[in-house]
Amino acid sequence: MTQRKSKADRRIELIDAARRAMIQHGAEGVHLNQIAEEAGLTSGAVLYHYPDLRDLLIEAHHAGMERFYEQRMKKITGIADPAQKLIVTIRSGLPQGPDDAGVRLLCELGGAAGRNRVYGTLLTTLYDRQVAMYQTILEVGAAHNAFTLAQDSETIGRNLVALEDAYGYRIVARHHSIGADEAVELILGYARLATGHALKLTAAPHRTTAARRPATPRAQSA
Amino acid sequence: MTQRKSKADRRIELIDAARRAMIQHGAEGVHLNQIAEEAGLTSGAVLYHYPDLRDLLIEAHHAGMERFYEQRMKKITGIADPAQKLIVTIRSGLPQGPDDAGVRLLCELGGAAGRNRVYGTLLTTLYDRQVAMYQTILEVGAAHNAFTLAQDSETIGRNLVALEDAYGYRIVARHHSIGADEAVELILGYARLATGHALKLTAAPHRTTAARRPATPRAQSA
DNA sequence: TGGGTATTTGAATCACGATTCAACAAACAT
DNA sequence: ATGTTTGTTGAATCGTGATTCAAATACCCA
Repeated sequence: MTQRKSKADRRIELIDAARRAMIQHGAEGVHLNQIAEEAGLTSGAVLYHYPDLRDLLIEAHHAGMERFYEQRMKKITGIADPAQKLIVTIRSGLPQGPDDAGVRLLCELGGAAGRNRVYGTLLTTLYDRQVAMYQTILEVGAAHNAFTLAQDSETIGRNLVALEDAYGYRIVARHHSIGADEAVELILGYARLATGHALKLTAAPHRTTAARRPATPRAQSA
Repeated sequence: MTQRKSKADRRIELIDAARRAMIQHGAEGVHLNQIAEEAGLTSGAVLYHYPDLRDLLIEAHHAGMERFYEQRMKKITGIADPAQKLIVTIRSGLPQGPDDAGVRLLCELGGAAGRNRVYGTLLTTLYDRQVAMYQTILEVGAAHNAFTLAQDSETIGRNLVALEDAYGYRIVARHHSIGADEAVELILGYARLATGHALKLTAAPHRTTAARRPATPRAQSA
């Protein structure tokens, strides 16, 4: 038998398993057995911890968002220069590639958010938090005279997050000429106009091209 | 018995029924019976025309995109002034409200595009077409000295479509303070910087607020 | 008008995932 | 050690939607 775990530990594992399963099979198309398998358990055990599967899915989405947001924050804390901070923040909001787990999960949610209020709220909340994050960077930069904002920080923040989101979708959909690097450059194009700062890239980009490996062949569903 | 239709006619009806059903139940969560009911037929009849349901779904998505694109084109053809044309184009890319059918369907597709190559290609193609549409408007405007482009037209076009897409998601997810009007203003904020044109709104906006009716209560799925 | 054909129905069947639950076993307490 | 608690299994059952197909019927045409 699989090693027993405390209720709390197992629930955390299940949340993560659900997250992985949803990325593979879709936020709504995912099956109980797929989550169980991902967790190395049987379906009965999953039900023991989450009698209503929807609760698990919501928690998994919530956890995915927290993780996404925390990872971004971790990457930018400690950067003093506002311009560098802005550049790194933009990059951190984009997927590494078409298979980036964090962004994939968020994209899954987009469609469901139109039908399900809980998901809509979840996604909206994340959006607002990211806007606030950008606003802080922008205003600090303006206060330090690094940036000369051409619009109010809310407008710029909203547009920056919007651009990130949209290019995330493009990258996940494997656009042939827009990869993470290209998206960064496109978003920076706007950021330069909005901040009046040259926002020069210094560090080497994480990836160099949009072209990608042929990817692991995997059964398609719908 | 339901009135008989020619194969071609019935297929067109089914494509539209599938489109409606997907908007209600999700691009992937939709069931054969729901499509049949929407078409006023039984499941057997649907299978008679589309032995593989996936073919129908793909055609429905394709049709939805064509319709979306054609509607946009119809709205802007005949507008001579580049600035007005740009403004109307931006508005036409946004949903009327959270229940806008065309955009809802596109949003449904976003998540699936990460898992399904066909859907990814479909969505990518639409994106590129829209970018090209904007590029034309921008370049004509620049040729007429109406616009002074701050970036190359491809960058501006890509960013404009990206912004539209992203605000479409926000509106569909019922963001409390971003409705179609607010989204237009946000996107115009960027467009003004990029074109050097004031892009003043003349016609009354279609809707006046982001606040919406409480909406028809409907059973939630996932 | 009547025969032929294409479309649709509806019931039967199949397939698969969710749900239940008694039995079992790992950890824990004493 | 032994008993108790708690997490897990696995088989049985249930429910739902997909699939099949013979029968019924609407439409077409000679």
